[in-house]
Parts: sequence; C-alpha cells; structure tokens
Amino acid sequence: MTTRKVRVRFAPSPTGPLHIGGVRTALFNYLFAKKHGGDFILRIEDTDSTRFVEGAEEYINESMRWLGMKVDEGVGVRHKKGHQRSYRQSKRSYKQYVDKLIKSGHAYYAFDTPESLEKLRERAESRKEKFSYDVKTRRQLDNSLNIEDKRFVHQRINNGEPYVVRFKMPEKNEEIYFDDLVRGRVHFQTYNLDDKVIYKSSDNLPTYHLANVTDDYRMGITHVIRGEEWLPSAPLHVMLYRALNWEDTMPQFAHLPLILKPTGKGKLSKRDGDKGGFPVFPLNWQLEDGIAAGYRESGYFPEAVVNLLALLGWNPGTEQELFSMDELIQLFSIERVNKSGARFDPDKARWFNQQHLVRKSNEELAKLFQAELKERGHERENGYVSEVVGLVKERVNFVSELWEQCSFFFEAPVEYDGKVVKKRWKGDVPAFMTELVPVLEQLDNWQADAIKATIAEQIEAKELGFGLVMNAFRLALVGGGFGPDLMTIAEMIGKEETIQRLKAAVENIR
RNA sequence: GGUCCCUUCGUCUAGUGGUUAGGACGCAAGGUUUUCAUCCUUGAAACAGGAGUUCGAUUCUCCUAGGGACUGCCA
Repeated sequence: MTTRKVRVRFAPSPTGPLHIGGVRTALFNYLFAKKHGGDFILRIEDTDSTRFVEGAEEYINESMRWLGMKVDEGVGVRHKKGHQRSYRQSKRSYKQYVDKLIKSGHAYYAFDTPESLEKLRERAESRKEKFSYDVKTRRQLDNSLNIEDKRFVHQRINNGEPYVVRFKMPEKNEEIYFDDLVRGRVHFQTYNLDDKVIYKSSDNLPTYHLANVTDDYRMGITHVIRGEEWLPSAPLHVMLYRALNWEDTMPQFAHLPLILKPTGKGKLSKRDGDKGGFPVFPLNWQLEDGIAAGYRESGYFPEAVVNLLALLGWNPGTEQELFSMDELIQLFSIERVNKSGARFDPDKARWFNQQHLVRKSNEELAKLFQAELKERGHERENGYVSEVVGLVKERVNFVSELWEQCSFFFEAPVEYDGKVVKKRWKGDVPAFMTELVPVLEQLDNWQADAIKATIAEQIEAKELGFGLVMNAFRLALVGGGFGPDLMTIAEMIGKEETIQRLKAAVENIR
C-alpha cells in the first residue's frame, strides 16, 4: 500500500443511544486520524430497517460535538458543493456489488424463509448442535446453488418471492489471515465460516458486511478501527475485498479490546449503569420508563470523559495520566493499544473528573456554578463566586457538589451539626461567644489576620483553648466542622454577617 | 458445543531473559492542617498453573485452566 491519506470512519447504527464503548471506538478513530493528519468520517449504518430508532442519529451527532470530536465528513456535516454524498447507508446503492458477486460466483440467492431456518436451528439445538448455513449444509437448502436451471431462479425473484443473497464460502478450505494493528497476525479457516447474508430483498438493503466493505472502499478508508466483537467477521470482510477485486486498497484492521463490567462478568452493558450508579452513555437518553443517565448530565466534563476513555485500553508508556485532547492526539499510537479487555472503574472515572475540575480556572468554574446559585436565589458577582470556588474546589468531584461545600458563603446556616455541637459548644464557650460580639464590633480592620489576632487576644485573656474556641466559632459561621480557612470565611462574608451569625448561634444552639 | 481473542496488585496499567516487578484509582496507618477535605509519608496488594528452551525466566515456546467475543434476513 502506498501512502494514502489516512481516512478512518466511525460507523454506528442508529438503534439507540451511543454506548460508552462505542464512544471510545469513535475516540480512538478520531485520535488516530488527527495524529496522522487524516480524516475522521461519521457514517450511519442504518441497514437494518427494523431496528431504526428515531433521534439516535441526532444523539450521535450531539455526543461527538459535546466530546469535541470534530467530524470531517458525514451526516450532519455541511459539505462543499459538488462533494455532496450520503453518509447514510440506507440512502446508498449496493445493487451493483451484489450483482457483481453473484456473477463472479462469490454469492448466491437463497429463498429459505426465516421460519424454516429457525426450525433448523431449533432442531440442531435439541441435538446440542448449532445449525450453520455453510459449505456443509447449503446443498440441502433452498438456494440457487441447487437450482439447475437459472431461469427458475429468476422466475421466483420476478414473482416477488422474498430472498436473500449469501456470500459463498469456498468449497475447498482456504486459510485467511490478516495483520491486525493491535493483535498481530490473526488466522482463520474458511471451512469454519458460514455463508453470511449480504443482502436482503425484504427491505432492499445490504447487511452490515457488504455495506461496510463497499463503503469503506468507496470512501477510501485506510484503517478500520473497531471493537473486538467484529473480529470473527473480519475474515468475511477480507474475502469480500478479494471477491470484489479490491484487495490492493483493503484497509488495515485494528480490533480494540472490549470495555468490561466493573464487577461480574461480560462486557459493559446498558444496565450496568443503574446498578453501579455511573453513566454508560455520553448524554441522557429518554427511555419509556425513565432516563438512561449520561455523562454530561451527571456532571462530567467532556475532557474528563475523553481522558478516562482514552486510558481504557491505551496508555502512552509514561506515568502521565491527565491529558487534553490535543495531547492525546500528539501521543496516541495504535501500537500501544492493549489486547485484553478493560474493566470500567467508576471510582477512577470520578477521580478523572476531579482532576480536570481542579485544573479549571476559578472563573470558569464560577460561571458554571452561577446557574445553581441563581436557582437558589443568590445573585452574586463573578468575582466573589470565583473566590469562593477557588477556596473549595479541591474538595469536590463535580460542580454539583460545590454548593454543599460553600453554601455558608451565601447564606447563614439554618441548622448546626449535632456532633460538632456536642463536641465544641460546651463549658465557657457560649459565654465567650457572647462576649466576643462587642469586641468584634469594635474591630475596624476587617481582615483575616486582624480578626484572628483579635480573637486570639480574647482567648488568651480568658485562658481558653484555641482549638476549642475556633471550632465553636466555625460552627457558628458554617453550621458544621468543615470548610476552608475560618478567618477567610469571616472576612469574606463580612463583619456584619459574622456578628449576626455569632448572635444567632448563641441564641439557637442548645 | 464450535471458531477466534485474551491473561502483571481488587481495578486501570508500566516493564525486562538477570529489576527491591514501577505508577495510578481504591483501601489502611501516620503526619501537616484549630476541624473536614486537600497535601505529604508509609503500608497491605500482582507476574493464573504446569512443562520446555536457557546459566537464569514474569519476559520466549507448548499445554492446561480461567475469562471474553462471535455463532441472526443485528450491527
């Protein structure tokens, strides 16, 4: 293969929300394309008319946008005039390829009904065997290979009898192999392969196998990067390239390891999210009986999702774990993709978000936090909110957790943590707090260190424990035993508010 | 069942024919912090098993076991 421009595609089918595993496949395609200065194509594999789901395509587009994967060609992308072509397979024609394969003897018509095949499967099942439409069985079935006179074949077709076209595996065994970019050389024997349906007359559409191969050819795809679940059908695809005489431009394959459930067995599925309390979809998706949670709506940053997904099955070989999209593009290499499946770890996912959150500027976080503040009836200027956010951001994983860490910067506590009350609000403390009020009222220089000095002076005069008093003071201002530096809090909420809260505490805490 | 793929701490992983097998998440302990969190230090924690090749295998080969994917007129 000469040096063709790298062109890869992400080719989901619009059968529902995009699964996080699919998102990672898209990401690896994207990173690979951009790393090599190539094109990232989004193609919709809607060749199953019975499984089409309304809104799925928009969902896919929106997910790509949210995550920052820029699609060079595909549905939802405006193309220059003259370059208009469809990236939806249902809008494309495959007839010529079907005919070509039939003519060259690489495919044949089959008239077996789904019911009759189902029966054969059941019968095989009862013998603990598996029915396979292949070299060994096709001679006993209702297909054009067994019809001497081709006129009868066309007669049945012309009569409107439903049929499918199947790929004809060779009579004599052949060894098929290819060099997978992540797995190395993979071997298959055609003797073990079945005659897959490549076209169905019922909806006049090809199946995935034919559509995928011919479109990859027509779109000049150079690398097929997809999930490991496609490995078993890869030899069929290789044979299709051969049968269509396209072997010289056949793309290189890379089969990615699967993302596995956090606990238990098997690959990550839609249900695992509810059980484990983490999203398996990029965006929320409305179900008949509720909502499937998305990363976006759960409070994840897109860059955190990209980061954590990139490290599921790939790593740069250094100890760096936090990356921007640009860094990933720079560092990505398909050779460093792992072979084995990776279990998804919800804890680490949260950690990634926390890391990205801490690295964001206070101003940016403040902007995001303002929405919640407004809902809670607090209109404060960005400067103040930024300052607050800066003080507490290291304590949270999500923007949605900010409020519980800093509500006291915006409103007085309405209740006091019982445990802290019991531990700190005792002995001479309430009396001391009462005496502290007039002292603080006298203080003009309302700044953290001045406040601290003043209070320290009082404590010394009364011969009380510094820790005890400060904790009680915190209780009065915050309502609990948490939060950033106390004096900073006092300074920020202001003299009046501080004194207010002190008085309220003395009055309300029992 | 058949075909194919995979196998380093609980999880994500680095790594090499000779290493104290490294990092991260999580967990535990201690320290700092007036408290919580952060932060720092420390700890527990892995080469699936068996043969073979070799002076020496976690690393190479084979076998076994385990896990996974596929096995549709789905993708």
